[in-house]
Amino acid sequence: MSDKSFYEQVYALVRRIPRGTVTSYGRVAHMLGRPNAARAVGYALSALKDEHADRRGEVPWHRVINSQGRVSIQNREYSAQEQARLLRAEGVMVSDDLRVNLDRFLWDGLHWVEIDDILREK
DNA sequence: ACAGTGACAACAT
DNA sequence: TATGTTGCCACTG
Repeated sequence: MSDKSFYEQVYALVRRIPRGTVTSYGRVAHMLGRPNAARAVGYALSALKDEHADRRGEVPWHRVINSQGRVSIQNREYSAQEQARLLRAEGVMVSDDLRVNLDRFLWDGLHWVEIDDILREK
């Protein structure tokens, strides 16, 4: 299948999320063929602020929120506001209580053909 | 090998 | 809506 690490797969997929749209950790996990790895997706993205900080600029991590349509960096006020700021900057409406209307901004996602591509090449 | 850790999610109250 | 609980997972000492 793939020799690409889960982190790499997550980053590759997140890079495909169109500007002005959002998706959830669970959807990302599902698209990667791991319907129950939502938590691990969040873990992978959190790594962007330390060991994988070098990739932070190329991965639109702010476009991934929780399944309830809410920016979920609750315990880190700074990051939560930063994420909301980045989203608003590209047209995504984020309420004061950090919520996004998924009916309007949810990304459709990719089809299996494209996913297959992501799981392999760099 | 193994227990601990989170930017999750579904479900019950 | 707002908690709490429980199941899950990749990754880390």
